[in-house]
Amino acid sequence: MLSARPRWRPMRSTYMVTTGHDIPFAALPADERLFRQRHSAAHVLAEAVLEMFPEAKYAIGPPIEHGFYYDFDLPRSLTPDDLGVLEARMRESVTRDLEIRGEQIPKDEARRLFANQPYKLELIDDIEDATVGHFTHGNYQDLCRGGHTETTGQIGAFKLTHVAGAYWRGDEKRPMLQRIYGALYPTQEELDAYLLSVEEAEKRDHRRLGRELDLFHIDPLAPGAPFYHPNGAQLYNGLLDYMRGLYVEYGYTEVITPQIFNVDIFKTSGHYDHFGDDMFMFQADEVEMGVKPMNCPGHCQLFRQGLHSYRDLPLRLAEFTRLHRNERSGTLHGLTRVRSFSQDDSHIYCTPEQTNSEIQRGFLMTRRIYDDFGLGTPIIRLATRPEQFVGSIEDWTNAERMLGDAIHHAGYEYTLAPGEGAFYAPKVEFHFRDAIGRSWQLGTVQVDMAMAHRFELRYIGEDGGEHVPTMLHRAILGSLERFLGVYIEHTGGRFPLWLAPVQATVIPIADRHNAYAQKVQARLQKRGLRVRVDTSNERMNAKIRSAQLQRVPYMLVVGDREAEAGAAAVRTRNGEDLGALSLADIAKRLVTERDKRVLTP
RNA sequence: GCCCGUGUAGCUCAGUGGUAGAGCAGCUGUUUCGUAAACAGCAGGCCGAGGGUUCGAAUCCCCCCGCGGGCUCCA
Repeated sequence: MLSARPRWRPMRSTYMVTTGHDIPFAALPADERLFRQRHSAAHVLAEAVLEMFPEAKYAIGPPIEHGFYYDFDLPRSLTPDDLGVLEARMRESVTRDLEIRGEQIPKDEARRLFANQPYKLELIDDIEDATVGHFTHGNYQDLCRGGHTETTGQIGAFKLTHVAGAYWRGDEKRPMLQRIYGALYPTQEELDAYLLSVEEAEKRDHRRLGRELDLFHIDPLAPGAPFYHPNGAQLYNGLLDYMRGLYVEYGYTEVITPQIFNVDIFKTSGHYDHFGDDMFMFQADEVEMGVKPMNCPGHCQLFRQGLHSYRDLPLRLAEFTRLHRNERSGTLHGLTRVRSFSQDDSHIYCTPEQTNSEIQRGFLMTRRIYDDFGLGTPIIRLATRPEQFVGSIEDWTNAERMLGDAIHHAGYEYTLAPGEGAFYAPKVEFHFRDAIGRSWQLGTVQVDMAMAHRFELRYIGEDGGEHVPTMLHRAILGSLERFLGVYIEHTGGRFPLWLAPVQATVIPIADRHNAYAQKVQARLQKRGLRVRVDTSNERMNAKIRSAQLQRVPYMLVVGDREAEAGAAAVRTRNGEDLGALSLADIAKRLVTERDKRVLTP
């Protein structure tokens, strides 16, 4: 249920791409102009690279979100210095303002023109039309579908950002090429704003905040498996407490199943065949054992115990125990891509008649959770039957329709993700857009027609006969690790009070106020609030700064006046000064804010 | 896993063949202060691990390990 980080998405042209310039560049809509600028910039980059390495082989170079890239097969590795040289060369082409011309040519002619370019030849072979697009500017030529600016002078403001490896056609069995990425916007101001936003994003990187706020670390001795420090464990347990509260309300029941199984169970579930490469497996007493990568097999095995009446359904089993997947080392990334994690996982066993309302319930719960965390409206995708699937097409179509209807019934729109379902079930994916505009997948709901059959699950129906239950898989936060990582970045570490590891810091002005500060702390701790006292030998200003940097929601400053009055001067981390309030009022304010799960002080 | 980059004090980083450095954090002392950084002193390192070249290696080479950027986009 984990999904990768958002990638550099390709841009799509909304226009019929043409080799000519029927519509003047300036008359095109803004998004089409940007598409063409980025596309042409890729050509200008390739021109510069071919000039630097006449023997270079060039592959593909599309426009993407924020810019463009181009892939090359080069005689040596590129260095960051090369980027500066290439960029300067590109600017020459811009200054020369060369006309970009395109035409359709027969494939044979294209094969002749690109005789020394194996990647282009392969592309030509794969094109079904009789002719292919051929674009030129100056001495540069490229095989290209089109969608370009009229001249190289129109490509806008750009900057080459980095070099990365990329397999030819994304296939790890094929050659590794060098990909050069560039950022491009119509104006220098927009480019600068984008580059600045990248810097801003780095400041809220959860790996950085994880260290600064002392939340967690990932040790070289356990790659991909977080150590939660006290502050991080507080957050993690805060999520569990929250979900357990909802489970009471929504009729779930929590179970705990083993971490390690005889692999027979994964052969039954299909994970051994479909997921085995991602699992940790080992021998114990000559038996092959596997560490669970998901909870579904265990829950099915649990369901097999005893007989179930239709009266017991729906049975909503929830579990938070840890899961392990042997992700490839190169894909690990902070908390968002890990090998050891847990989910707010649940499997719901119900009758076919109950399926729709159970899906609805999942939507309601999702909505509630998104509201409580301030995640906005869920963005929904429906992922349908992949090429490799189990079960009947009829079941699949049914399940897909059921999910689509449920989404509409819940009042949401969705986009289709054809072929992206799991091998056993179509899935609804819940995404959210964070504070700086990035989209992340969190939870999913899946209607599974296969697993119950594989485990031969049965319940006794009203008719006295045996029936196979429908099985729903659902997680809303998804992986707790991933959720924490995303939420840290979304909030920039400014957690709502109910989640904040430290909810208030008491700041004595001079050390003669320490004793009173501790009284304030004790008073609030009695109300279940997490309060610290800063007794360090620092000036008040330094203590405030320190609490601010830790994103503590409330600072309670106490000096002579407050000690005298039985009060504290309240400052929020937003910099608001609420003046002196009585301890009773402060306790009331914080407890209310906690219980109502207010997002910000 | 693969390509490229990178690893020096808890953190951020200087140091490119000749005696390991700075700021912040830490510790100790002085100061007792009214809403985002008081002052002084002290301590802190197998320069990621292993091997090699060299009179001499943080620095050059090899090999591991970790970390970072990428690797489903189809001209």
